[in-house]
This record gives sequence, structure tokens and C-alpha cells, in this order.
Amino acid sequence: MHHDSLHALLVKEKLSLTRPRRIIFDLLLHKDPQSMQVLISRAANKVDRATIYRTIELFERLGIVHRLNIGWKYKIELSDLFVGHHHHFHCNQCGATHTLQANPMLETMIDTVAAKENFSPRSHQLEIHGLCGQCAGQPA
Amino acid sequence: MHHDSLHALLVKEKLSLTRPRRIIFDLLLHKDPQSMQVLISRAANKVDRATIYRTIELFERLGIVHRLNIGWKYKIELSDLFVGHHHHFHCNQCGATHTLQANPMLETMIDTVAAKENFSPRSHQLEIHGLCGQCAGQPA
DNA sequence: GATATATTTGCAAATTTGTCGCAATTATAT
DNA sequence: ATATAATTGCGACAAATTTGCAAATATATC
Ligand SMILES: [Mn+2]
Ligand SMILES: [Mn+2]
Ligand SMILES: [Zn+2]
Ligand SMILES: [Zn+2]
Repeated sequence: MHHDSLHALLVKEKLSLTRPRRIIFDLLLHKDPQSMQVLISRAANKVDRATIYRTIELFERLGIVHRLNIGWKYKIELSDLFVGHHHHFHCNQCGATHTLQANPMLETMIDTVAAKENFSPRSHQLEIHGLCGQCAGQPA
Repeated sequence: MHHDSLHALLVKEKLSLTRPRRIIFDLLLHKDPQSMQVLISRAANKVDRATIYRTIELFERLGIVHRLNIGWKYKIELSDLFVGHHHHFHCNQCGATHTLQANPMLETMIDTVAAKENFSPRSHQLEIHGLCGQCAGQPA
């Protein structure tokens, strides 16, 4: 159960799995990356705005979520700990965001490139922009 | 001259290279990624806040700049059209941002991965997080 | 270079987004 | 069940971003 891992991560820091934290986590589970505004409106009457900001900040610090550069404002999604590692493809035409499964060869190369410069990589984010299959077919 | 390419990109869209646009472009040239706030304060008394937002939005639409996820807030930098294509490494410890020269092998693989899923990649962004050489040496 | 036309800017106000203090509530430990 | 520490909701704030519109500036034409 995902809630168990979440609970474990929190307990390790002497923090507790509260109702608001569970609600926010559930909003993120199995969903595409969401903007703060969407999260806030989806949690309306359940969790306060301030708590959502505080929780996302906490979750990010613990590596439970991370934020993405899609469009003008950022979006939040669960980290690799909860959904398999993946990258994103964003269509410039229709605005759709697709998931790209992680490719072992590519992952290795990314770490290698960083190591070559004497860095110790811990995580990374790759966003590809262009045209999706649909949009590439039709004229603009 | 970089201003010529900038001018060409604007003219193609029936837009003009105005004083504020040139000033903002120059602020970005040869500089590390900058936050909106820094851009606003650096352009103080020269370009209005609203104009900076409008210009960055325009530049982004035309592919002249793109935004980066570095830490909590995003930053703006010139796109590959004006500075060589590169990636970023961000140190979780000291907060420094380093440039990673583009690696031909890696670049090819990124495009291949996207193409395999029937996407037509036009650009991409890779951000690596971890510890820099300095910080990896010393204990936390 | 002067004039006409369309675009762009600055300004100030409005809206949206993100933060903070603190009393009341909720979670863990005993 | 009680004690203790962590967490939340609720304003009130503060910061960031957007907008309408009259004035200023750029391009096209004469
Ligand atoms: Mn990866
Ligand atoms: Mn690249
Ligand atoms: Zn598309
Ligand atoms: Zn460092």
C-alpha cells in the first residue's frame, strides 16, 4: 500500500501522517501533474490553502513530490518513489502532456555525463517539447 | 550580431525590435539564468515590470528564451538559438548551478527515445540535481 | 522627413499566488 | 485517558503577476 511508504517516510522524520496530508497525497496519486490552483480547488472545503502549500513544500523536501516546468506555472507530481521513474513530452500544439517511460540506456548515460564533470547525481528531470503524433499529422 | 537574429525572429511575426525588448534581451545575454525579480530589478527605471512579463512571455512563445526549474522558483535564460545547447547541474548542498556541455551521444538518444513513441521532438531540457565536487568532498 | 497606422509601453489598479502568526485541533506517547 | 508535541485553519499580509487604457514609439507610405 502506498500509504504505508508515505507513513514510513514521515515517521522517519518524527512527523505524522495526518488527514490533510493523506488527502493531498491521494489527489496526486494516479493523476497527471497538477498545478497548485487545481490542487487547491480540488481540495476545497477539505484542506486549507495554507496547509496545501505547507504540505507540498514538506513533500518536496522529503522527496515525495517534485515540481515540473510545463507551461507558464509549475505543476506537481509524485516522485519516482511512488510512480515509476519517467520523463515528459509536452506538445506545443495541443498542450497535451505525455509520459515517456524511462529508458535504462538513457538513464545510465545521464548519470555518466554528470559524473564525468565530477558531480554526484541524485535525481534528474527531462522534459521534451515538440509535436505529438496527432498534431504532427494535421497541418497547423 | 545577436541583435540581428533577434530582429529577424520578431519581424517574421510582424513584430518590432523595440528599446525595451532590446534591453531585456541584453540583460539575458551572457548571463546565468535569472529570476523574474532579478530581471525586474536590473531593468529598474528602464523597463516597466508589466513590460518585462509581457516580453518574457513573448520571447518564450517565439523560442527566444525558456524557463528553468532551479529550486523553488523558476529562472529565465536565452534558448539554444543564442547560447550553445547545454544542460544544468544543480547542487542540493550549496545551491550552485553549473552548466553541462551538450553531449552528442546523449542528445541523439533523447531524440530517439521521443521518436520511438511517435513524437517529433523540437527541444528539450535536462536538469540534474545532486552534489557538486566541492560538496561531495566535505561532510554535510 | 513628415504623416498615417498599427504596435507597444508605462502607469496604476486589480487579481492571484504564496506566506505568517497564533489559537484551536489532532496525532503520538505514556 | 491524559499529557505533550505536531499540525491545521483562519484571517491578515506580502509578493508576484495580470489587465485596461491613454500616451509613446515603431514601421510603412508619401
Ligand atoms: Mn531519467
Ligand atoms: Mn540536450
Ligand atoms: Zn499535440
Ligand atoms: Zn555544491
